[in-house]
Amino acid sequence: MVENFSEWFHDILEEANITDSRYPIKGMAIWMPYGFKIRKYMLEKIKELLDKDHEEVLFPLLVPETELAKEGEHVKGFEEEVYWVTKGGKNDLNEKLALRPTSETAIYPMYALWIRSHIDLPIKYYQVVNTFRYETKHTRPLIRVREITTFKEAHTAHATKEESDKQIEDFIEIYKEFLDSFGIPYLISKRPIWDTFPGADYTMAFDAIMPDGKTLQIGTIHNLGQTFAKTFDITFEDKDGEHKYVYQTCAGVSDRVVASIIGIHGDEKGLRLPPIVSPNQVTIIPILFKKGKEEVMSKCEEIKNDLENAGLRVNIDDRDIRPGKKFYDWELKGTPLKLELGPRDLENNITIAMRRDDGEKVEISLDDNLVDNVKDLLDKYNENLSKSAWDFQEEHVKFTENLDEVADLIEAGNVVAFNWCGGDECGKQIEEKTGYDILGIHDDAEKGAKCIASDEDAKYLALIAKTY
RNA sequence: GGGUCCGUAGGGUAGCUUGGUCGAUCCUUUGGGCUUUGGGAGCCUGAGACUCCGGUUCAAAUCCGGGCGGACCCA
Repeated sequence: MVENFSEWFHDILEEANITDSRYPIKGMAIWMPYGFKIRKYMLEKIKELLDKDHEEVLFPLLVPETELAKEGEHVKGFEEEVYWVTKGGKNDLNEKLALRPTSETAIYPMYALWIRSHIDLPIKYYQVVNTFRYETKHTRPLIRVREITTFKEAHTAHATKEESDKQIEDFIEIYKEFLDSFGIPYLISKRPIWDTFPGADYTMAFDAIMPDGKTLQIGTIHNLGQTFAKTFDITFEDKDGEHKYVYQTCAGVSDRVVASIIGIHGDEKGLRLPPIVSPNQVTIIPILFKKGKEEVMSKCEEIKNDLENAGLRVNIDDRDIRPGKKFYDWELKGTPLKLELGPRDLENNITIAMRRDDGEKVEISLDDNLVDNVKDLLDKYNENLSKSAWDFQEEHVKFTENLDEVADLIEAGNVVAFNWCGGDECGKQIEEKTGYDILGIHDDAEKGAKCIASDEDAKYLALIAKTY
């Protein structure tokens, strides 16, 4: 494990050409080419999953103050961190315009116009946009930013409560598949009432445990009930001719998914990227001497073509530097598989493959099975990456029945599971006493279990942790 | 929300306490050349910095105030 995660994370972002945080505005950074590619492949995956029954749209960045202010709870949740546009050139605007902190209040007035009949439902739109939040706590690249550059937000409206509840389940399945594709482990919980999305009935969240033991919220799903429907007057005429309010949900993931991929899989040598998001899945490193240069290079090209024809992303590092330097570079950048090819290998008709996860070198014959062998190694690499990440999570969720033990367990880098009665007052007290945040309800409690803090019977198995 | 600390080439640093010797140290990075190439090579020769604004002073990287940026702690 990485010793000082915070420092490691900060350094790797720049060393591996992910982001540059030196842009002179706090909490805003540049996506550099290598990081941008990782982000692109991450987005392709979520879009692929959503496009099965959602449609992508794009709303304007600016939200009029009157709309943003309509939903009381919602405004309260965001008013401290909204950026405002107040001028057009030298003139004051007659209405302040907010840079969206999230898009409910931009989208729902339009839903009110679009939805007339039950035939229009359900409506399932999503967009990928940047959102702005004036974070007052210290910012951290990709994790706590003032411009969330990659915010995938889905917004659905349904005729019945049952349908909207089903939609929550669907989102959970989609996010599971999404995160599974990167081998990112997650803890799913229902957020406590005081940590519910402003305006929502309840919030389901995906948290990942980072190497330092802090949890990172990487996905949220909100059941909005009819709150926003009533505020924005989103009604439809049902089969029976009655006008009814819709039931709504929304769900988001962001840049933080990239942060979790980097943080969770990385090691002291650098990144270890899941093949699905790795800009290069195979990197070929030619070992060149003056003699036999052309032969080696042309064989490398040939291998590259074969692998590319099989759908893999491949690069050849033909820089005029020593091979050792290239090995270190690509280990830093987390390319899953390196293929080393020199004159000696050419004679033996082999290439030496090295996996980024365990560093093991194996000889692969340069025959017709090359492509299959490479794919096989990538699959094994992918499985191992995922498995060790899930093992890490399992080892770092500790159950206790002793409230006094909670803080120590968390300090030692764990997330703590505990039995809880579910009472608000009780929950607040647990947070106060331990100094940490209840993530939420993870599961039902076992029969006969007692709440860790009150005398009540426990209803739930809940999670508490140090959070980002 | 309250507090502590920090800001010197692209990155990491020395110098700051006690202002002058700074024409600013070292490592890394980087341009050119030679030589090398199976795990970060070597040599030669170049390039590159005192966060910004104001103040004190004969003199500011160094002292003072503020802005911007960053790290951490507490609630």
